[in-house]
Amino acid sequence: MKVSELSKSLRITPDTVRYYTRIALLSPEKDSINGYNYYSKSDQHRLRFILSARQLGFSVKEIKQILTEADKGHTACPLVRELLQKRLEETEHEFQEALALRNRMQQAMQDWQDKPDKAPTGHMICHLIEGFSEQFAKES
Amino acid sequence: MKVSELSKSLRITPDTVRYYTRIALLSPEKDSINGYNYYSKSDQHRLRFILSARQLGFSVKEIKQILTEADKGHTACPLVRELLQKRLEETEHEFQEALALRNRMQQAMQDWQDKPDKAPTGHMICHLIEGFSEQFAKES
DNA sequence: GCTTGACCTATGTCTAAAACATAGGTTTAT
DNA sequence: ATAAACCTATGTTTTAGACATAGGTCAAGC
Repeated sequence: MKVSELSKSLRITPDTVRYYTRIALLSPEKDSINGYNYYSKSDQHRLRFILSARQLGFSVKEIKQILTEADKGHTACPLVRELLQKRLEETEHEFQEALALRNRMQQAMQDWQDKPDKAPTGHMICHLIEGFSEQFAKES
Repeated sequence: MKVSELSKSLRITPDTVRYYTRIALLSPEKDSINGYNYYSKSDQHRLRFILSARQLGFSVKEIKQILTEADKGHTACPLVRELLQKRLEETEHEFQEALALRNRMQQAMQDWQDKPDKAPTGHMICHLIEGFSEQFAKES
């Protein structure tokens, strides 16, 4: 299977397949005549695995670790559990940040509805932002 | 005020101040003898503005636009409103993604509690990930 | 047989927002 | 005088690809 076929079959771009190939997550057979990469069923399965792991928040580097372990014939499960736990903590944190940011933004949107536009002065660049941030500082 | 003083006063790293200086968001006076950068009260105020805008999710590039507008003496408010609206939509999207990812991860954590570790086989790299992703595909 | 379009390759660059490293100059205190 | 603590500019690193470049290849139609 050539790169486009493979990428179409999993709904990703050829660039992604090439990227994974470049960093040796995939090792297609290389035609010695024309240099084309041919991906086997097994490569396809491996790529599907990579995409599943990405969906669970694993970084490409972590996936590389996991695949390296599995390639040695060892179980990757303990590593996978450990990585997921660590990742989940980080994701929880990022999620909380995203939530807080969204709330700040929404509140700013509302607060600004009744406020006029103003030209900058020596001690004010944009009163919307500066006003919001003052008020926000008081609240928190 | 030298870089360390300024950075300490706003609880950021000197590197951040240097970065903003490098990209010309800040324009301290430069001592022609020793090359040191001296930041005025006005620079401090400007930096505080930058940090407030960052808190509201604006990118450094957007902040540059805003400051450029204000530096010309024009009101930056319409631009700020427009940028916030656009950003909020993006942030809302990212928030939803973060939420969904967190939920997927949490569910995986739970599902895996009762599952054993397994060695890889020809058609299975890590049954935890592959099992979860199969199940997930059915659900959605 | 030749051209054209659609494919393929490898390689390098770009993105964000700093953090970190490097090599060197300066200031301050002892 | 020297050492600690500062300062400078510049380049590199991080992520996960996307995009660009320059070039080779393959299939179809003429």
